[in-house]
Amino acid sequence: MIDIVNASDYMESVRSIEELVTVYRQLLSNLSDLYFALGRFDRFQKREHEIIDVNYPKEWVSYYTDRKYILEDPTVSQSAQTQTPYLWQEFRDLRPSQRVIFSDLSDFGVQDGYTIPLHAPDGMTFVASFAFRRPVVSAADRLAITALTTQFYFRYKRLLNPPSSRENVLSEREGECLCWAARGKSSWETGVILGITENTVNFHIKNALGKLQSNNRIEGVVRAICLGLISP
Amino acid sequence: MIDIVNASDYMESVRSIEELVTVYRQLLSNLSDLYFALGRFDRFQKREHEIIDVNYPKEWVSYYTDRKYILEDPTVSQSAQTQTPYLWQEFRDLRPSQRVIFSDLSDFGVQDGYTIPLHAPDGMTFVASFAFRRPVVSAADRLAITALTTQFYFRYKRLLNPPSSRENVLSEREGECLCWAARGKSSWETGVILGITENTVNFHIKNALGKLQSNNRIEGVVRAICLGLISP
DNA sequence: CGTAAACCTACCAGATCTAGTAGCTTCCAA
DNA sequence: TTGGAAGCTACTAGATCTGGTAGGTTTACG
Repeated sequence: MIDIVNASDYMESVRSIEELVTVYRQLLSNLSDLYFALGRFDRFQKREHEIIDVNYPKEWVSYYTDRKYILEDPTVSQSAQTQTPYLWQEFRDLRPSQRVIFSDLSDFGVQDGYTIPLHAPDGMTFVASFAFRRPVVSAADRLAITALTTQFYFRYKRLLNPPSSRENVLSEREGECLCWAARGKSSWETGVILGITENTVNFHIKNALGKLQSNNRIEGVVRAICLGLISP
Repeated sequence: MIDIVNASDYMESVRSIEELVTVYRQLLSNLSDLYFALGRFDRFQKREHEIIDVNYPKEWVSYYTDRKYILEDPTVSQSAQTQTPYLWQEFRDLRPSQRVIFSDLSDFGVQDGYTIPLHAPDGMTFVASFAFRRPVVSAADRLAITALTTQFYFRYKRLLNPPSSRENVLSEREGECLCWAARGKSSWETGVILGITENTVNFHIKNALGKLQSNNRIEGVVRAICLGLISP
């Protein structure tokens, strides 16, 4: 069993992502018969996804890669939409091409799995998947993994985007106006919210669009979100 | 001290939000000298925010409400942008109107606080704030609270939106039109790309906006991206 | 002190989007 | 086979946004 509070404390103290991953891997090694895979997706970034750490057997990883299973894997596609952890046995209406993945996995001894998707407001989705080579997974193990993994996520996110590092290309007003636009407000509504005229809101948004090299506010809002300048 | 795994298991078993809140409140009562407030913000909903549970003294709650502190409270405004838990002592550059809240709080014995913001991809932000009436908060307590609260959040979210409820499926054309809009194309340009008239593009986008419950295409695009229905 | 840069405020004409309406096709179940 | 639901195509009037112009304030610097 893992002492979650101690483990979390240990993870809090690390200074780099590499170190964090090492600590996490070591903590999980206390649980037997467990494969894990940590990855992330950045909806608004050029580089669409990144694998953070995996302890699946090499054969499975290359098998998975060769067959391009990532394109069909329901733990990947589901995680974009699912907002809470789920067991793989909860999957319904899988396509045949998706069932194949699980039947292949069972050849590697995997009997069930658990996935934790975590969504950041800047468009990053963090996905942690756990495959169990045992018939029954105790609630205790599942909950320990969840606690450990959310703690990992919080630390990972802080290391990735230090709270201070944020060069504001946009001026305060520009950011505000764009932010309200992203939330569906018209210029007139934003004007009321900010206590300025509709015309002035239009002026600020126009300047923001110039800085973001965007042709209209839709593109500008999407780009500003990409760059982490505003969150919707 | 709280046994997190047992506590989480206990929370998993509840059948309603009321029950969940009761259990959570009871679990937290093991920690002394602690005030908490749980709330949520729904960026894309009509009803913009809801208080889930609070155990602050009645006097403070009415004081806070009367003075409309929620409009200035940095634990509220910060949580929209911060993606990981933070201690109140980390606040920098507070406005005088915000400092007042903390100095008022200290009259109630509060010495430091801790806030956990959790963001769901559907626009909900869940905020849990904890105010401590003691000078030093142990890392153990903080981490236990974090583990407990994320577990609460997962259960809360599942009870709120059962996994099955999802009919936000855009038709093929709707998805295409919205996607080109997200890339900065006007209706006319999209029409040329798809080989249909500008009018038809407008029609599809209008229907997509209806399905996404959005007032204009900016909000619709942001929302569709957040829901993983399109990618820019 | 003067002045330039970076903001913020405001207005307007022409382009674009929103919301309502309508005909046509496909598909499925009564 | 008939009726209805869902989707695609298209049009129009009124609301909103885009891009140009202009003056005022603050800050930093020679």
